Amino acid sequence: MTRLQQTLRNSGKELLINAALKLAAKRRSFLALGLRELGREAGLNPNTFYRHFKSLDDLGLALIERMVAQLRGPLRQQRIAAAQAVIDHYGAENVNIRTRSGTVRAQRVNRETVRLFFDFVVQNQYGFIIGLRELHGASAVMREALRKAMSDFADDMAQDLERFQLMPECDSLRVQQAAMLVVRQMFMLSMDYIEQPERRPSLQREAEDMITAIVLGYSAMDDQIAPEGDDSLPGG
Amino acid sequence: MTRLQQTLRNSGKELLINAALKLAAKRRSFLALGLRELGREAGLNPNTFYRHFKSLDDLGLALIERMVAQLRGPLRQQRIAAAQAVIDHYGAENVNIRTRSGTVRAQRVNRETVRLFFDFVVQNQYGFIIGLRELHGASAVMREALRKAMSDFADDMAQDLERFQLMPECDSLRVQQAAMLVVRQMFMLSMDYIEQPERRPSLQREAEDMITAIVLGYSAMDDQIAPEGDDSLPGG
DNA sequence: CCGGCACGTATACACGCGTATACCTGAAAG
DNA sequence: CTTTCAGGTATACGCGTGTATACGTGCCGG
Repeated sequence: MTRLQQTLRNSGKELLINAALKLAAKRRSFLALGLRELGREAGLNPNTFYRHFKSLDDLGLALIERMVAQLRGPLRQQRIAAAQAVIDHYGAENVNIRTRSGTVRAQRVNRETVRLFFDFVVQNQYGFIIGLRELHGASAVMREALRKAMSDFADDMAQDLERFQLMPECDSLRVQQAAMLVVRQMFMLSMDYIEQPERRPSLQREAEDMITAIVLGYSAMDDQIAPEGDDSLPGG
Repeated sequence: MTRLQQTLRNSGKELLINAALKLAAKRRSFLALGLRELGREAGLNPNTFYRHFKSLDDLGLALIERMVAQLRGPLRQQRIAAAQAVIDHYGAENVNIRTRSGTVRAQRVNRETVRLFFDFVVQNQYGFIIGLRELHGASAVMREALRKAMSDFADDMAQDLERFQLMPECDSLRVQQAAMLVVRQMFMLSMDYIEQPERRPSLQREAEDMITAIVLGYSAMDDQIAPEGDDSLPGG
């Protein structure tokens, strides 16, 4: 096998990453992966691992970066495209999610983004199983990387929420909180989506509704209570 | 040491559970715990494990049941007591969370329940670290048990939301969804609460707001969109 | 053409592991 | 008083592990 062919498809690095994907998803924690086990699955000598990675954490980081690189861009493009399509069709008035039309518009956009996300999930099942596991796993390095990744996704969403003015009454902290909540929940739902194929259609709808409810909820709240601890009971 | 004393405080079973708590929280996955490692930590012979548990899953279940038994009752009592106190003080009108006074009342109740929950979290840090880890871990048995536990907490909350009529416009499915969302999110937040002591006051507030926002959001949503896919855009 | 080097291999060692088997002890039941 | 048995111990075996050391091989810059 020539060097070029190796680089293109079967590089040892790629083989090891794929082996780790397969093994870590089915077995225990990432850090508990055996180098020999890994080498076996990859069809390589155990020691070859060290030619490519310094540690299991190192491999884990590569895995996360690879998935974020694949998902982040397209997800955002999809959201912006869907939002733009809705605006092009119905005009830019009443986009505030607290108006009836704003809610329906949001639902439309959600449908597209949720679909794209879940499609990606089923095509990267192992990655999501591992990601969710390691989000609270033993490897501090992977935990941190995954938090960062989720935070990035949330930043994207928050930016778009502000750009398209869905939550005009809220300051950016609230928008950020809402986005973070959505992202976290979508990641958790991805596990259900993988494990329970028969519930997928209803999960799709539940996810759409959840996003709308969260944005709506945070949006409405700041209207009703003061941003810092207000102890008066205006209605009672 | 007599048999009675053993049963009361230092029973081998208890020693093993505590050892598992300490080790599984710091190390890798629960299933990756070594029986020897465990025996060492508990000050017992490795084989003694089998006198009490059939498998690591078995031990894990014992752990979960123990925590649920400690938390579920008090948490619910606290919520009901706080809700009752608010009603006693301000009357039972305008409890709907979509009214201004309803929101403020909800915030008051949230403050108490969130505080109780987080107090329990800091007093059972190991348990929560393990629980969160195993929620997406390799042990199907523990995953299932943890899901069931969260679902039970959500059921409690949903029942109370209905009893106190905070979401009168919503059908029970929606109430259940909102409660589940809250519970899941509270569990995730517990990790932050443990790991970042300096953020605890702000996490307390964020959690209160999150609960209010979610209940409010789901409550408001059903008013704005039809329960099944409505494709019309009334406002646009 | 040749030296370095990236990638992969082979062998070996010491260690911790799960578990099987047998044994001890003290409480309680008859 | 004797039997039973749950709880705890001791020893031993075979295995998979991480890693250290040394070796092979084909690509590429000089």
